[in-house]
Amino acid sequence: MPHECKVETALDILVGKWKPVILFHIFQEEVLRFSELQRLIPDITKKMLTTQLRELEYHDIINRKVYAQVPPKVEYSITDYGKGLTPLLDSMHNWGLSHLEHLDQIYGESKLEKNN
Amino acid sequence: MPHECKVETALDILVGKWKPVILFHIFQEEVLRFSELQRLIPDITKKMLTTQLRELEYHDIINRKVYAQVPPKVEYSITDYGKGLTPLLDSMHNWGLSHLEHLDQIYGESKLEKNN
DNA sequence: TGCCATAGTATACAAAAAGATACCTACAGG
DNA sequence: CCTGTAGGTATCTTTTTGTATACTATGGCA
Repeated sequence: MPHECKVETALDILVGKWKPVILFHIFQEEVLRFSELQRLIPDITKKMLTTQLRELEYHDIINRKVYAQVPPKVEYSITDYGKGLTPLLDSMHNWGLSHLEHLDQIYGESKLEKNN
Repeated sequence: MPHECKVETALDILVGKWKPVILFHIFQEEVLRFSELQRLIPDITKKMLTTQLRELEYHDIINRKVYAQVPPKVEYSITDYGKGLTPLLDSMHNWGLSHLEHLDQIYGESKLEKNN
């Protein structure tokens, strides 16, 4: 890939079955605890939630704040740097939305059940 | 995912180990034969190339034109609709590029070898 | 007659990602 | 002293992706 194509880099940090949803919620709520994320995303396992959060943290997209308490309390929030993702996420969301319509046009309504 | 987040839809059509590279080449050359893609992307197997192309075709991003010849000749090109991806791909590329720099800043040069 | 080319399939296999389930810690409340 | 809690790990199995290799059809060419 002729050295200048970094689309994959962007893809890398967004890919992972749960990352978009996780980001969506943290962007929306500003700050969320581990357990709140679990509640908001009922089907995710702790393992998946942990690994996805760690990857986002590694990329400096989210912040992890641990309170020295028992039982533990950990809060996640978007970093200032992470907020720079907003335009990209918006573009992707918008393109995705119109693409669903396009698929609908060319293949018919049958595709709509796919993501509900 | 509260019904309005379609980031994943965009992700879906771009994900697959080879899709970005394939798109990159077809966007650049306008039209490419199967064998030319193979030559441009030496590590891809025929099977992968075929499946990725078929997925892109399903999403109306690329066009597949078969010539009734022997030996076969098949040309791939970006559809008009597919060209609408350009701004998104550009944004992703640009974000990816600056993200690599950011990672470099926070973790040091060691990350650069990752994508060369 | 046998060989080459192109654009694939078919089959088998390996590796990576995701899921299920059990377990851990250490304090607080009863 | 037993139990519950929050935020995880550890381990194992399943599913999804990707890789390797062999095979096919058809016609032109030597």
